[in-house]
Amino acid sequence: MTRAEPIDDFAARVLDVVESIPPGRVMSYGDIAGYLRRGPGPRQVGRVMSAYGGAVPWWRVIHADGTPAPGHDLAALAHYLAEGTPLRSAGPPVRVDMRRARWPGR
DNA sequence: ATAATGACGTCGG
DNA sequence: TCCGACGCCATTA
Repeated sequence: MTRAEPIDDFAARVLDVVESIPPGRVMSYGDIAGYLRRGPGPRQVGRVMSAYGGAVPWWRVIHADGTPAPGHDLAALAHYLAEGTPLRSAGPPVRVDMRRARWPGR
């Protein structure tokens, strides 16, 4: 067999971390890649989110500069307001205050 | 097999 | 602050 599973191990780990991020907190793609400490890198984390992000709180995964995922910034803002995520700008462009909102993992 | 692409990150201008 | 160039790496053309 060559690919019996719907998602690979790396993807499963990424999704697991994303679900562990508490409301009002966020992690960048690079943070997640670094937190796993193994795996191809931030770019591939983004690939996983693009493919399976719909199953997890994707709005808590954003760019290192605090800007949310492209194309979803508006929907993300609604979640931030509802969760009380610290914002540096309610945009546009929408920007999360990374200094306060970053979740170091655990 | 080579080139282009992408939900990235960092640096220089 | 905004924008472009690079480096990075799996996927797709």
